[in-house]
Amino acid sequence: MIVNKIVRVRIAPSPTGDAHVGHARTALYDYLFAKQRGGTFVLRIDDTDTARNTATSEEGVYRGLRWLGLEWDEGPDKGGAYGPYRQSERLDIYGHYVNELLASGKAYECYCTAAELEAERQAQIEAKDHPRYSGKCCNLTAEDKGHLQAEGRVPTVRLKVISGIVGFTDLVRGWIEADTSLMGDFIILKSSGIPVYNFATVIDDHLMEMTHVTRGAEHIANTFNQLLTYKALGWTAPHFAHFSIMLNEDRSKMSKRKGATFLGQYAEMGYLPEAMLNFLAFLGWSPGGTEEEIYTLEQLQKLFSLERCTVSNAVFDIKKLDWINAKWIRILSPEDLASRLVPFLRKADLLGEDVDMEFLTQVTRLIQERLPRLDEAATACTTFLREPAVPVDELRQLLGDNDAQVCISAVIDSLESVDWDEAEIEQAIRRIQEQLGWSTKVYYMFLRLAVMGSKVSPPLFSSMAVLGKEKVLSRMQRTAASLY
RNA sequence: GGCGCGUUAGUCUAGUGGUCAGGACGCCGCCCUCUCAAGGCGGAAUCACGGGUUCGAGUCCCGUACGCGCUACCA
Repeated sequence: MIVNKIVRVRIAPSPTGDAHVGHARTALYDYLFAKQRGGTFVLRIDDTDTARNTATSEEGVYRGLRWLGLEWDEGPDKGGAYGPYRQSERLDIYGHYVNELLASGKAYECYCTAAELEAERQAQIEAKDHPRYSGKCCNLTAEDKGHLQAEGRVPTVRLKVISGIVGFTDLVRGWIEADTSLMGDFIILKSSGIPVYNFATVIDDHLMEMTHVTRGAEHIANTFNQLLTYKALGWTAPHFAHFSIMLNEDRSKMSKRKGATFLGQYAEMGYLPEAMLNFLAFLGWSPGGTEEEIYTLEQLQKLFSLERCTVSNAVFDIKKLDWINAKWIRILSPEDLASRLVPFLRKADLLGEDVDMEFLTQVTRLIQERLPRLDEAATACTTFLREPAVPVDELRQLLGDNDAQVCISAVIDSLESVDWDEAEIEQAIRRIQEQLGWSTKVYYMFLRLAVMGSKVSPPLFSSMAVLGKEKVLSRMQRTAASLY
């Protein structure tokens, strides 16, 4: 038991891709747990898979976590008392413990080749036996080893597995155990001299004084190996907690091949980090005792608890994300939202370098409550930022026998003398409708098409107010001209 | 195949032996309304299956099915 220690939790991604939403949720839970206990949140890069990791994806991990606002206290880029924080820079440390296990006879060198191991495994499967390493290199003499080395073989190191039951109390699932006799001695050091993840993680978690190892359920099976390693080293294992796994809509594990799985993709699609965080928090956890679903990181930090984490897999439902995103968009101040819209509008070529933020903010106020994602601002804002084409066909179809010229000149006449203010505009426009006697539906749809160029837009009076008298009148004149 | 973990509506979940099984997303309908949203109101839809235990089971036990994970010199 670890008592009276400052809580230390880590997120240990392998830099083999961009920041994945599954990792993001694990990171969120790790962060929430650490922070709510006044603990330390550590970022460690588990890059022992030299064949797959890349420098750019390490950057991607940083970017993703920071986008969500999950700032770590210690990590490769900011140091700390327990560094280095990249496993590839800790090789000598692992070597030291491998040697210690070798010296005490708890581990041994294995000279089997991959082909030999594979053949052994196949034979076991055919014999309907549980495939596991036979342990045949366990008692090699110095002479044997000499011969094998002369053949050019480079050994791996395996930990001797002692038969019996190993188990642990998972903080979200309760007691979990397994029979190690089914396991076989497993590799802790690859022939390349680089340790296997399962070994390195034990060394690091211990040396970095992690009190809680909280991670995805795909690591449950690894935990047994790690427990054996802790035991061999004479160390006390930390507490473990395993979260549910996130699934695609077809219930397969979220992978890089299906749909959007990287944080960066969601940012590009116009999801707010606040919304993503909020959504992820509820995918595998719930506060209980309340029906409120909108929370900030700070609020989640107070509410979170491992005990209330869900134990069954959760499907990533983008519809729900959309809903939360729309909620968050409406929570933002118009000024804040407007500035977040700028890159999206630039991308759509609706804005240049110089931006009239005051005007953009006014437009934002109008579209804010009908904007599900930031990337849709391009469509929603276009009529305010660019002269729309006159929708002649739609206008004609709508008008029928109504005389557009009469209507437009009446409206223009009236609007010309109006103080450009929403209430004034409304008054003038309503008055013309009474004079003309047009049906409400046709009248307003006609004006909408004439001024906004579309059947869908924010409310007419406020839109006109924001657009300005000059543009409104010229667009109406243009429409009248197009209708001849 | 073996081992592990799981299974409340299409999806996320509440629920810890006695509730009309609650909420949310989505879906459908109505209201509001100058369109679209937002908002309000209402509706359809759930305890995987089979055995136990118990006066009583979504809740406890066993089995089956299904899903997922692991079974690597990946993490």
